Amino acid sequence: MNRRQRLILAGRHLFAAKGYSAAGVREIAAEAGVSIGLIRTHFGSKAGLREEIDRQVIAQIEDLCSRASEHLGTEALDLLVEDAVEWVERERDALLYVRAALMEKTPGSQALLRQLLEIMRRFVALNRERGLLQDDVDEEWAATFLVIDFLGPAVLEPFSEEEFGMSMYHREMVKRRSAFMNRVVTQGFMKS
Amino acid sequence: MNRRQRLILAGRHLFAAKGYSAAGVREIAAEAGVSIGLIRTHFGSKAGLREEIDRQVIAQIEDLCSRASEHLGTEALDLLVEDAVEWVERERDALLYVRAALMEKTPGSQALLRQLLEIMRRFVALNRERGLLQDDVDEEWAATFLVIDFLGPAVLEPFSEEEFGMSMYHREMVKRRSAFMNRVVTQGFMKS
DNA sequence: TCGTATACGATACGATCGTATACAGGGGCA
DNA sequence: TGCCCCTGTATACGATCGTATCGTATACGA
Repeated sequence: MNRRQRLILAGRHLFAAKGYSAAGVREIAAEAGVSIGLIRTHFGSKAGLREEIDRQVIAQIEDLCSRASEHLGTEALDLLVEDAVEWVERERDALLYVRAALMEKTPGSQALLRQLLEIMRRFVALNRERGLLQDDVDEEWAATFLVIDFLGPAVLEPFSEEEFGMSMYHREMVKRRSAFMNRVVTQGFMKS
Repeated sequence: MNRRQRLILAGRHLFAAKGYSAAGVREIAAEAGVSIGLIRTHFGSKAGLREEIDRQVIAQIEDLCSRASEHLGTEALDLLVEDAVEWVERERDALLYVRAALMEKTPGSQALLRQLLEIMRRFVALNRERGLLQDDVDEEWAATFLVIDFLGPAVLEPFSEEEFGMSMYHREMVKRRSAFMNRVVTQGFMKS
């Protein structure tokens, strides 16, 4: 892997772990195994590095989004969910970067959130078209709900080990959680 | 208000708005209208100031929690929700501070999250005792779900104006949201 | 009224921040 | 071979960070 990409991955990791302000350029360069000057050479500045990271992460999510749109059959929904779960497992750093990026309002983080909303709006619309949506559902809030639900575990992840005894993305955790969420979206958990 | 408390409020506001690392002690002192030295005098250090803010915010949430426990009648649930909504409206800065605090793992932020979980566990247990819970509900995940749902709007708040045209805590937004959430917890929004 | 502790402000200090500059190797092309 | 751009490193620079120090004002008990 070339040094430019090494810098991007190191930056993504450190921004995700400590936040943009707390992660220094020297630390990033050290983790990437290159010298500080390269950040300026390739990205102009620390902010430029963040913008490039934003671009790559947004591209990943866009990819996730467009792949689901390609399959316009009955299996589109399952594919979308499957893709998303697989992506979270494979690119945990990217997800944790999204978490960190949303902590401060930048053009990049706004775009990230918009992408997520777009995916979820599409998901809700697909469900409606397939007749899987209940009547009179506030679709905009349904999409927002799904975004919150997608980001929630990432937000809690750093505390998960101490609070629940395991990672939010541990297999058992994912299983319990998806069982609960399946129940919630189809029938809720409280009597009316 | 004495200068010590002014520093606490200014710190809470700036930590919430820009994050702990990005908010400087000079900036905090300026917003409080005092000199930098006072932070050291009263709290020892910037980290000490954060700890004091954590203590105060945790105390607020504890207060919220214990007030609900006092009313052990049928109206306990409504009172808890009412109190929480009123608190969010009155102390928006505190809520946004919780949001920011959860971005980095410190003893204070861990305690904050634990408090929130405790409130929600109690809420779920109260519902069960009153027979309002459906059968075979995973109560631990229900509480976690409620925490995520409580924090979600705070996480999205900085982007809300641009994405939805108004604040997450605008009256109309709150109304639509609580209508949707009521529906979700009692019957979901998708057919099974 | 005096002594002392506390509250507070101004400023200095060392470290670290992000950025700028100077320079070294290494292919591609005339 | 000579020139040049590109990638890369090492180091210097100015700003700003959190913290420490010192001087002064104010309040309070003897």
